Amino acid sequence: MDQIFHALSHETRRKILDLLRDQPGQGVGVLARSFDVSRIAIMNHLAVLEKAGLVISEKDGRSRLLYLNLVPLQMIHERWSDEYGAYWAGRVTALKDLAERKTAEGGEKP
Amino acid sequence: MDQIFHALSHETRRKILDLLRDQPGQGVGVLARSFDVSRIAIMNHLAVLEKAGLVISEKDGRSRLLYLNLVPLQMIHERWSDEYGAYWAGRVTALKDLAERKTAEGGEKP
DNA sequence: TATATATGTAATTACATTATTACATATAAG
DNA sequence: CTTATATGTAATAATGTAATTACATATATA
Repeated sequence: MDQIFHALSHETRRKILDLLRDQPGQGVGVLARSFDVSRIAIMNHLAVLEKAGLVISEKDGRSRLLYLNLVPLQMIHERWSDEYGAYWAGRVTALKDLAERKTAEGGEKP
Repeated sequence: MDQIFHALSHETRRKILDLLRDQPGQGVGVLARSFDVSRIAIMNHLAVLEKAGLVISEKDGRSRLLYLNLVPLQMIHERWSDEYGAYWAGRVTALKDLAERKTAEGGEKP
């Protein structure tokens, strides 16, 4: 769980997931050319994503083909539906009040 | 986005969200007693959660009352439904094959 | 007012993350 | 076989995280 959220907490890694969704089976080098950091940096990000199970790779000759794996995201998505779904319907209005009071702060001490 | 996922990437912070869901309006000290790290550590975690918008707080006398705010989670939940919903239905079977091949690895070089 | 309670701030420390450059290995093509 | 291509590994530096202890501020209550 830590690993999944940590993997998602970096813009570059989320962009990698997007690119692999749109064009599955890219190699490491090709993918890296979509960014302006080094290939090694991208490889480190890929290692983080693979440990989190969000990316799967397959060796093909001298290339390593990369694929997005959405199963961990599905898991979280479903879990949130279960754990917070009811709560979202009910509680949110009460909290919205507080949130709005907070947002409106900044001109109330005359 | 980075902030939200980073906030969620620590077990202690996820547990704080759970506790605030189950018992909203707790003060910092009371909350901290549910953990075996220092109150200061919990305050740091709370700062991370507040920056991410996942926790809202309200001063009440000498206490600071804490509330869970699920709006950021809802946002992500809905965004995933939009961006990956169709993909989940279609692509997953193809990727499951690769994932299963990967999982089955570890006894195939005789 | 004095005191206990609740929260906030500062300084410090250990460790993790993110990126870099330089070098090493593996494979395809000429 | 030699060369170019694709990926992998090592060492290193800058920055960020997570935790601690010690001290400071604010507020309720005896």
